[in-house]
Amino acid sequence: MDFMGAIEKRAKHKKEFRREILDAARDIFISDGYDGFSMRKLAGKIDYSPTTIYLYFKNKDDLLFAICEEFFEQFSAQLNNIRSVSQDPVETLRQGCLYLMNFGLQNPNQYKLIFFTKSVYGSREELVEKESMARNTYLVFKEIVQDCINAGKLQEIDVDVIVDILAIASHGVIAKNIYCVKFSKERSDIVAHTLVDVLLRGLQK
Amino acid sequence: MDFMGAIEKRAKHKKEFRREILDAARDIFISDGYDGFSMRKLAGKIDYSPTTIYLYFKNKDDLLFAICEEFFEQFSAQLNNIRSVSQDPVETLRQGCLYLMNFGLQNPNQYKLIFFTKSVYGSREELVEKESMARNTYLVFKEIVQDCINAGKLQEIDVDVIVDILAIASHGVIAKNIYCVKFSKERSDIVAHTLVDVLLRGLQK
DNA sequence: TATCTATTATTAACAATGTTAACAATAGAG
DNA sequence: CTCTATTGTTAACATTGTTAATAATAGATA
Repeated sequence: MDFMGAIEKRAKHKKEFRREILDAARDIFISDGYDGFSMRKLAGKIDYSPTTIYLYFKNKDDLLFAICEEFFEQFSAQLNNIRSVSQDPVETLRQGCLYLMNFGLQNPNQYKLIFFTKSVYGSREELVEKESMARNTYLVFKEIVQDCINAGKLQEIDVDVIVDILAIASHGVIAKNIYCVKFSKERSDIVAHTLVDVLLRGLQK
Repeated sequence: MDFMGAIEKRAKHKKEFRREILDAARDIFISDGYDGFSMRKLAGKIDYSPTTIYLYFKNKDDLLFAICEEFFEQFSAQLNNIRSVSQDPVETLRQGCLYLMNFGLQNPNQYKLIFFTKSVYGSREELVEKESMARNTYLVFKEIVQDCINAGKLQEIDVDVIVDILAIASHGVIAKNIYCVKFSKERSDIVAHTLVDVLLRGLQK
């Protein structure tokens, strides 16, 4: 691609092109993971030079952050949906945990990026401090736990500790699935369900 | 360092030098983590050229693998020790879980390398299939769980599922600590203890 | 209409990475 | 004394993320 080629590319509007880059980046990211992703590969896919991307995103992390935020949007919406539908708070919590796990199992690369890479969310102060869809999702989850406490269903443990425990456990299942090649989908499901059962059994009065 | 300089370095024996590289590598690794580690940095520290390292280790992963194995040696020994001392099997299991968590919290970089990086243990077929200290440690942990089952203390759940659940949960606590900057030592301890309590409460009959 | 400026693209380059190829020089075996 | 294996080295390659310098157009302004 030379300067003559660039002339034909001038028509696109900023927002549309940003969208296009994002979509291409997500495709690469989903199929090749964090390690397989590179700015040059992305540039090749959208048929632009690598530096062009820097006109639309500050750097690699900024781009990956945008991708993750879109996933959290989806996640947060679904979590809210679960909460509004269900009646029994403990059952809602169970559903929420299972959905969290399932979400991670379905989107390992994004989950990996979000939780197992400091560069994107970690380096940005702290997930909880910065306004983000990731933070929103966390807060919705916390509300679900608080509902259970308000209903007098759980042992008297600090709500934040309970949230951590449940998130951490879900976390672990997904990590196991990501990093253990031989951990099958069926196996993951069994372990996920059993783990949630054990946790809720241990948490309830 | 030129060829003349190399002459003075010829005296060292293979094994000793391998040891020396390993120690230097571990130092860098502990202080700078996986991302901060590089073959060139290591070469600079031991005052040899980068290529020399390749005479003693196949590649970067091979070197990091060796470091991790040494940590597991330590870990496995301590786990065996806990098992031989304690009488009550459930209490042994509790100690084992807490030790696992504590080990991870104390050695975040190694833990990260072992469990959150496919390149070292993951790419080597599978941790469970290959003979390694990591595998030994796993087996000791499994025996502790089996002791509890044999004593009739736990619900009737497959031993491998229980092992996974406990390992996964411990895993999660450590991951949280590694990737959340604001997750303090005190907080980690509270969550770790509460999590183990909840799990054992949920697992027992 | 002519010109100036901001935008959008490019190429070239830098520094860092893991790793390999080619080469040098010694130690020890025959 | 000579040959060979061992143990080093330098130079180079192909990546990576990112920045600097530059070109060319679109749109605003005179």
